[in-house]
Amino acid sequence: MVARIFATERFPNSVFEMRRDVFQAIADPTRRAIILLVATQAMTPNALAEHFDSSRQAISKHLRILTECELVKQEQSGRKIHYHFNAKKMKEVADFIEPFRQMWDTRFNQLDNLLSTIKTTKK
Amino acid sequence: MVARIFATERFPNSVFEMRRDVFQAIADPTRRAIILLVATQAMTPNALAEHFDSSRQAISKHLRILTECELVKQEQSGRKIHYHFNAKKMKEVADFIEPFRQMWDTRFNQLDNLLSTIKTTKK
DNA sequence: ATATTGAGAAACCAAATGGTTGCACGTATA
DNA sequence: TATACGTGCAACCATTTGGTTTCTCAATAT
Repeated sequence: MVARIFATERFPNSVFEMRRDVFQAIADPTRRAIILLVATQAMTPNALAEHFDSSRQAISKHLRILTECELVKQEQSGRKIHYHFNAKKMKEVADFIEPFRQMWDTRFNQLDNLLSTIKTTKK
Repeated sequence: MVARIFATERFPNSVFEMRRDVFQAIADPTRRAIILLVATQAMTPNALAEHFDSSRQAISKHLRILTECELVKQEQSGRKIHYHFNAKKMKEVADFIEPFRQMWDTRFNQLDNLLSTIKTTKK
């Protein structure tokens, strides 16, 4: 549905490369696990698949999605493809979350406590 | 499928309240918009629905998902229900992202530049 | 030169998703 | 008391998702 925006009747799919959303990409637990693995060390699809129950092709599909939203980049060497993590793209998620940080951050809670203590003392 | 873990044959759905995943919840752009609205000010479903094209019931379903994963909390007053944001749950996402922060943070890139400058100078 | 290997593409499938409309029900209001 | 309002739920539907199996193809190994 997000992809629909980029597709037209003449180019239903292939040309306007379906751009994925980072949020949609990290929604899947397998993909998050892949990200964690790849962030530590660039890996091939085969190597990655060994860490999961599902087939290599299934992992390949996850990698496609991660590549489309640029959370991961390919580096070809011979017939092998090493996937490595692209941290910059993760910043998009961080940017969304950042405004909420102060709402849960303990430092702010401590500030609240401090303020109420002052209040009480003054009273 | 994540929910499947919590469901059994005897209790296919209702009893084992389908616990949603925060990541899955923020995957949808409408839900992210709802979060942003609700974070500023607690709102009722009707009030929220005015900000979107889709029906009130559709928004209600989104609110159900957000409630199930505790990103949002209900506060009933008469026949109205005010939904307000629960920042703590968002921390789960922040915790996932945090390890990657240093990889995109410009301060670290600057450090990299500095280090390579030193290297060059020494040479 | 031939066999094997790494990897993506295609076709298919069951389940999940996001939307709709219609309905039920408790709470406010005339 | 009767009516309008605010909300959630159920049933339905089209599309998307995540998985599988089979196939192709280029790169390596024998």
